Amino acid sequence: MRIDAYLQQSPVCEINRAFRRIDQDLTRLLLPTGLHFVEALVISSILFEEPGTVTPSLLADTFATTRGNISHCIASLEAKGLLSRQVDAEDARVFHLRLKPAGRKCAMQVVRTLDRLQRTFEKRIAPAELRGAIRTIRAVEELCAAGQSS
Amino acid sequence: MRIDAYLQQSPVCEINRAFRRIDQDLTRLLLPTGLHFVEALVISSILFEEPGTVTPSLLADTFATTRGNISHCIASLEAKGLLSRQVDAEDARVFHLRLKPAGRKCAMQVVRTLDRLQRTFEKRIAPAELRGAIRTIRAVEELCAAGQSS
DNA sequence: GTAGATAGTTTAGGCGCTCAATTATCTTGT
DNA sequence: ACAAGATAATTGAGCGCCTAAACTATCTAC
Repeated sequence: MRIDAYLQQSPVCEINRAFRRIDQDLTRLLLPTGLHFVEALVISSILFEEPGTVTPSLLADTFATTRGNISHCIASLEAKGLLSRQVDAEDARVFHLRLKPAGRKCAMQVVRTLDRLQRTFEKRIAPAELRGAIRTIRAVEELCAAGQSS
Repeated sequence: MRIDAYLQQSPVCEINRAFRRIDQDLTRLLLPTGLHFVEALVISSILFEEPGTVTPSLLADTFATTRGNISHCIASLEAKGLLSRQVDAEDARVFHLRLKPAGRKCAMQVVRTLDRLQRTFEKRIAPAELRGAIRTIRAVEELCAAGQSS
């Protein structure tokens, strides 16, 4: 059997391969913003939130990663002068993240880039089809996670 | 806007997040085989091919990666005693990869693991739906790649 | 007030990737 | 026939994101 045939019969292989390529392409697409992919997600998330409501823990939950990773990411964004920390008035363990002007500008560039990409999707792929595919992939994700316990 | 809402409206974010989680789950699922994910793909690909027809370049093309990565991967598999190299009779630059007995056993374990996972998919997701989703994700992949040039 | 939970940081290490330099071999043009 | 270029594979440095665990600081509850 050809390797290609083997790949096509195995959904996880196909999905993994597609995602690795998408990841690489997104990284290249975001190069002009000077941000890595996760940094871009973080900073544009803050842009969309009510100012002063975003905490590292919230970001870690949202992006299904650890506080450790988010901590590195925030440190990098802070070193670039894109955001600032602000200690919570009620709980001194908690930080709120705020975009600096440069950070807001950068986040808007990220959003524009992602929106432009999404518009090219919409030209070629019916929105319902894309939503359905994402829903299916989410189901796959859940089944993979469930497969851990068995 | 809530971060969750922002994520749900952005397909690339959703896809990326799902991919990362699937990747982590697969890595854990393959832990008993003693192989990393790409190693598992490589070794099970060789299992499905006609013996003595698989070259590093073919693998690199199939998995959309570079010969460099495949080279590291093969070196690791060889160090584990799972496969052997055989110089091509007609072109001394080319190696053919052959599974050793331990490698065949290991590859079969990988295939069984992936098949078991796939069977849980089939129980919950209609095959046509899964195929359709993968086709859509491939379209997304191609649009991302095309977006590089513009 | 002490014990435990929680928010966040830090460190060590791993995988898969890119990119570039290198060696060996084949192929092509003159 | 021989030099020049293409190709197969290896190697090494470095990066992004990840895990896992140890750590500090703060809050909460008995």
